[in-house]
Amino acid sequence: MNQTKKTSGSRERIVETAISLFARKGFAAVGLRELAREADVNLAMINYFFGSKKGLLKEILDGVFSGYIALARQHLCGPEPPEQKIRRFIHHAIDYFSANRDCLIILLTELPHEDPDIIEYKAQWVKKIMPVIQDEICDPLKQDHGIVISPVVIGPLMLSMMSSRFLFAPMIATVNPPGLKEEFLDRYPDLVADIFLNGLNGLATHKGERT
Amino acid sequence: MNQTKKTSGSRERIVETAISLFARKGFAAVGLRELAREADVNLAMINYFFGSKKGLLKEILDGVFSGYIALARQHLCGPEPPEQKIRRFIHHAIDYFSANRDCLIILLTELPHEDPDIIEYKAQWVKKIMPVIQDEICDPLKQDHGIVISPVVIGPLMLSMMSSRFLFAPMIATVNPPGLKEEFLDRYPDLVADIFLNGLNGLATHKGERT
Amino acid sequence: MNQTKKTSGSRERIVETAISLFARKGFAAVGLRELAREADVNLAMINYFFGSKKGLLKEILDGVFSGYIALARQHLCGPEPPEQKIRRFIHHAIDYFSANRDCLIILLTELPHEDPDIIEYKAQWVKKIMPVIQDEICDPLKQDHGIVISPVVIGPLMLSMMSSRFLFAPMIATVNPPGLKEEFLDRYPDLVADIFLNGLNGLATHKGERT
Amino acid sequence: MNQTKKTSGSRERIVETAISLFARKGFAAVGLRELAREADVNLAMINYFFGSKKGLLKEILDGVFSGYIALARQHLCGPEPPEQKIRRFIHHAIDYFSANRDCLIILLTELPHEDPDIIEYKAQWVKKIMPVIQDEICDPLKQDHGIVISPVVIGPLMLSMMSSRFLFAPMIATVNPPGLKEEFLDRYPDLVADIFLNGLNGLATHKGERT
DNA sequence: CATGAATGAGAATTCATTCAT
DNA sequence: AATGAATGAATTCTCATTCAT
Repeated sequence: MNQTKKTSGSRERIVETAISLFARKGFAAVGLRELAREADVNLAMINYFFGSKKGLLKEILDGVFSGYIALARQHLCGPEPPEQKIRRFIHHAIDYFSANRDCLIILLTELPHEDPDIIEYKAQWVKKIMPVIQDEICDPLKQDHGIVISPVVIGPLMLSMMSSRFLFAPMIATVNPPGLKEEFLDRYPDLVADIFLNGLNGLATHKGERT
Repeated sequence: MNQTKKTSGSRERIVETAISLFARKGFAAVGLRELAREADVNLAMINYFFGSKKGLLKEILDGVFSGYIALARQHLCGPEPPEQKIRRFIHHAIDYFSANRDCLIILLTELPHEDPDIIEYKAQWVKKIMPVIQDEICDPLKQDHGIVISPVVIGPLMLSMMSSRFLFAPMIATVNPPGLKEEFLDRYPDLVADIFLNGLNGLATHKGERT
Repeated sequence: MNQTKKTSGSRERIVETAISLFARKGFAAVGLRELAREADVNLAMINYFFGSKKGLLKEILDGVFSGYIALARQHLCGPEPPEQKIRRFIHHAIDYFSANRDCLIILLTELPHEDPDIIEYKAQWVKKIMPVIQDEICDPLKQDHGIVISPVVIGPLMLSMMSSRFLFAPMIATVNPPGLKEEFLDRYPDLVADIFLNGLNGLATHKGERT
Repeated sequence: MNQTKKTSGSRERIVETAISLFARKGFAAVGLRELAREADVNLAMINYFFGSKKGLLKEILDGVFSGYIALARQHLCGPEPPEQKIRRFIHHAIDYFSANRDCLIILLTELPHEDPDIIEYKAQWVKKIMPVIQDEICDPLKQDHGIVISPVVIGPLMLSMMSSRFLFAPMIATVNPPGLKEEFLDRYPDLVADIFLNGLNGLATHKGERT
């Protein structure tokens, strides 16, 4: 049946449109009317499928979170030397964010808000990521270089570094000739990886000097 | 007159309350009624003083932006060696963000949104910061180490690194024992400065190796 | 087949749940979604079985009305002296309301509302009750004591007196020690019958005094 | 200014229209849109004045309750013999209900519903009425005639008897020639008072016969 | 019988803003 | 400078109902 195309696609269309709108205007600034119109869906379907506007947000956040964790588990765990794993993870994570930059922006801009409904939900995901960072980054860092650093510091720092491009993208676009942008885009994952890894190495080297 | 106490403080009280609320719930999620109630101010005063809700946001953003630029001009410009200036700037900037973390969160979470009224306003500030970063960071980097990097890449990266602590603070609070937090807080500015500077140095050292 | 258990009970479960919910929250305040959930029934089944929400209400009202009329015909008609028949009817009616207090509450709270769909439906039942009251109460009252009173006055008055306990039950529950309640419950039918019958007798006795 | 007529009358017009609509269709069945339209008032004014739809209901109920209690305190208390006071109270109460029959219907139809917001609110009023009934009706009944009866029984019973006319009015209207109605209307207060008082007297007289 | 999807209208409430006082 | 009333549009969400499967 050809009606299936439009009919059964409703749920997906809502999610896709929501991701785009939430990223561009912010979750709270997007009305369900606008969302329904853009997604070409009846207004009531949003609540029908997701229960509430926040339910839709949670489903979107679920996607980014689980994708990010999957990458961390896939590339950060394993027998290779930590430096190599971290570099590979940064490359794949930035690729992932490039492909899902709207989701990343939603994640980053909704993270700091203290919505009681969402705040404990976000904590669940943090608790899943932290052990991986502890085991694969912090512990080797301590054993190999004697550097003691908490995963709740290094985790956000990594994510911040990787996402800085995307977080500031709309502002960069207003100030920069678009041609130059592409050139740096290719070098960006290596740049982040270099600075992060060299930075950690430097920490080890100069460790005693400043204490 | 003793009414002056309450009266003349209205404007300030609105701004302070707005900063707190916008940071905790997001600009769009805060209603002017709620704001007026918390600030103990008549609803109509907000539009009277700031013209509109967005006018209030702009005034708040003005504060952070100008403070950040002032710090950049104060500590990044001068005759000292770049590394020393950057380290000092990072320290002062993080101190500044610690004292104004709510403003920083508002800045970071509203930055990515494509509100046409705000987007060109934000561009003004970016255009003011970029030359400083170009002159004091990118140019020396090119002259001393032959590293070519755009200020629109390094500027956001620095800001991201410095603010990662604050951006993720609500999530960290849910997962971390609060005692440990203070210990890292003192080391945080040095950690960021070390990683950033060592990272850039490493860029120079290993430059040829990966080309 | 064991599915029959759940399946074939649907209709009854809807009615029972509806009676409970309508009584506790009021007909208009109950949503079909809530009803379907509580009855563990698919939402569409309600309209399937009863045509509409009002159809369900009518079926419920049918139950109470017909039960009440049956009692009136059974206990009010007959060769015994009127006083004895009325007393017996009051006892049985109050017993009936005790066993179906939710239905009674629905009846009493929906009665006064001027819903055009329901109003003529209710009139049908009134027209069935009135002749019984006319013949068995009003006519004897006139013949025996010379008291002229309309069934549309005495009918509602009887029903009001018998149902006062149930109509005010939720309020009484909030104010009264529950222990005392049971004691009066047993005496309640006699109390109502006594007051009503003695009241009518008194009417006859003092008839001339106050004219 | 002649605009004052419409402007400053908004609040009153809302209340009056609400009383009429709530009585005719039931509180939950009336939408604020409809109410605003009929009252010729902006939709938002209802929430502006009363906070919520329930706030409006509470204000209406406040009116009936306080009026009823005032009558009870005025006519039930005093040095006259109980029978005389009760008869006078019944007359005035029925007059009051005649003049505010819509309010009475709202009261009676919303009373039995277990809305958690309203239920404790209603309890407050019950607690105010009960002592009056206890002191002025139940206590004399016990002292003079040895009849023990709880105010939570006699209070609702009185109210039920007095309001039966109004509760069933829409149904009576459908079945009765309207001409006859007026004739009984005049006799109604005396009828209720007679039945109630003679009923109580009868209780005392025949007390021992049925125990 | 039973169900999940879908719908348009309407629910109550809140929005930012204006304006006369 | 400050306020209370007022507004029209928008908010999120639920409504009873229909229908293809």
